[in-house]
Amino acid sequence: MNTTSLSPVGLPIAAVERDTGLAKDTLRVWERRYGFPAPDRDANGERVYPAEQVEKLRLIRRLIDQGLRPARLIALDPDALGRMLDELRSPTVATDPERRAQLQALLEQVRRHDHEGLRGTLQQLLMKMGLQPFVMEIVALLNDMVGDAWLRGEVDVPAEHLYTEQLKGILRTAIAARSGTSRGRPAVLLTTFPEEQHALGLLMVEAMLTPEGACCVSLGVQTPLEDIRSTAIAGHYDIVALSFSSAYPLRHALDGLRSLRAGLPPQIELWAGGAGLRTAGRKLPGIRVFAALDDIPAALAEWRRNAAPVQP
Amino acid sequence: MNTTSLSPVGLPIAAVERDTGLAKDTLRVWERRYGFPAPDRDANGERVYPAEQVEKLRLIRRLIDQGLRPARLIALDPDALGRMLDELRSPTVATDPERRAQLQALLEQVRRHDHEGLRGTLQQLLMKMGLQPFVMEIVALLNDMVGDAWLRGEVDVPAEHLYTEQLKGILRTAIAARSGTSRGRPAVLLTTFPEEQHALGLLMVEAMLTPEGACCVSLGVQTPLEDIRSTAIAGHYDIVALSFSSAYPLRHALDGLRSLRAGLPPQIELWAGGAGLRTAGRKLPGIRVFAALDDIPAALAEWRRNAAPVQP
DNA sequence: GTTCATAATTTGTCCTGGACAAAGCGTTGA
DNA sequence: TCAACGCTTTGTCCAGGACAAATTATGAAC
Repeated sequence: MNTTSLSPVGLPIAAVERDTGLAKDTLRVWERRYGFPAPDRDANGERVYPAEQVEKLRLIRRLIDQGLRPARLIALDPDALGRMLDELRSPTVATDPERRAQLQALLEQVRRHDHEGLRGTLQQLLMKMGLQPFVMEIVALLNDMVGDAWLRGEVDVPAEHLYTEQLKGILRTAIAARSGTSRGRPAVLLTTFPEEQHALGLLMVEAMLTPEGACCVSLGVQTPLEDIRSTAIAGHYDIVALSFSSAYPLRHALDGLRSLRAGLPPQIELWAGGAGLRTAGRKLPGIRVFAALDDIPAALAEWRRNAAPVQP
Repeated sequence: MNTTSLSPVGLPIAAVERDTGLAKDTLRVWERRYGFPAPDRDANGERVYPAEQVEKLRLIRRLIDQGLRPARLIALDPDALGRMLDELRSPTVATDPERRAQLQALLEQVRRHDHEGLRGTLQQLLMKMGLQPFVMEIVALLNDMVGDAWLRGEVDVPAEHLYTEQLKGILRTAIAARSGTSRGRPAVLLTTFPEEQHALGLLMVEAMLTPEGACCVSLGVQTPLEDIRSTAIAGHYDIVALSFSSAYPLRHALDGLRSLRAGLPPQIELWAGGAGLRTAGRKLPGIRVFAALDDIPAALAEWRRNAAPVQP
């Protein structure tokens, strides 16, 4: 009988790697250097991580993603880590009290696994607001809220999955309904770099672009750099758009973007955005970095203004 | 300047792990034991894998997924491996010549990155055939063909991504259009085990169930076992349906399924299918194993026959 | 006081080579 | 046909060393 999955004694190192995103080597070297984590050992001498330690590792991981460094974090207790995260959290909370209430209600539905209610509410908001405002004012904020709630254990794995799936379904449907047989310009190639797993950001961008008449083609996540390059050139795309989640290492993003920029002909624009590029403002010549989804329509209009005289 | 991604000298071990799905430890131990792979070393003594070796590793990986073992494979040259795959390939090729031609045409569109044509053709076939036949007779076979073609290098990464994305979009839209406000029975919880990445199988199942009036809720991929259990119970689902791709280790699937069966109340049925369960026929008491998508409607009808007298 | 180069530290990933349990395979006996 | 047994194969884990890349601290020059 399988005991690893339905009993709460602890997790082997491979499972911790999966759950926290910290490599096995990193887990071992932290233990060696800092004394944490300090897993139990099974009869065979192999590490068995108690749930609390995995929890703390998750918090630490999140803080590292925010730019902090392990030595400062590893001695702190989970409460202190939690408080730290609260302070660091970007103030993306909605200002409008009505909107706040809507978002809170949605979060509550996520928490309760109320898939029907969630779907209904989202669908309704989408209808009322229109796709673009829906994405900017609901989805973007709700994403952050669910991420936060997940982190502090107020939302469990299935709830988070359910949320993602419902949203993907709704956005995809909405995009499909609006795309028609669009052959418009610009032609935009959407994807992410190889290490990036998060597909929602991509869908949100597509949802911003499609209603404006852009012709979006998404390759989904995890496309090798060289393949992005060759596809963009062979497909005669006007714009390549990349999305980076907050977990994406900034350095990789910058390197990759510069390298890609160098490999693309100048008439193909390179657009990049997402939480992973927060502080990456100016260092990227020839690349348009988006601080928020709101900037997309303006950028599109600008592209059209510039391109119109040249392109038939 | 980043040289790792746009120059073809070779890949570091982490990249090979990502590309082939073989763990770093496995790559090193193969080298130690079998003498293959035999990567070059950079100035720093670190492994640098030439592209051909990565290619061969991919072939080996695929054959291992089919049940073969490394010792038999590792000495063979890529051609021999390719032939082996041909022979092993399940004879899922369409018999009807017209269908064959359609599928070949689709594959050609995938190969050429012809997203518009691909989308159009798929959409058209979907309209003409209806969702369920479309899934059974087109998607299932095309999946295999694209997988095969990818393996032998006839289809590149972006093409495969493009195909997956287009298909996800089309299926999601079709499902959404057919689901309405369905509150029907049975209520089906769809998901995969934690190591499983492939979402298309899940969507195909959903596409088979939804038009029959079942109420499907998908958690997407990679849900921990315990979470599947608790969600199924708390949500009062009638059926839990799991999908396993061919890459999924059979043993894990069997263990997990048995464990889950033991953890679920008997009135919740457990359905499982996908290429990962090929030979798993009878060994699973209390679990319905599907050899093909075609069996789903019948199973559903059977469930309704049995459940009707008991459930209001 | 700001800018920039240089030194010190931190940190993640890689390395080697040993070990072992679980899975697979073949044999034997009922 | 099946179950029980031993032998072989195979993937994953471990320890502890090493090092380069990233970050921070230091100091010199403007």
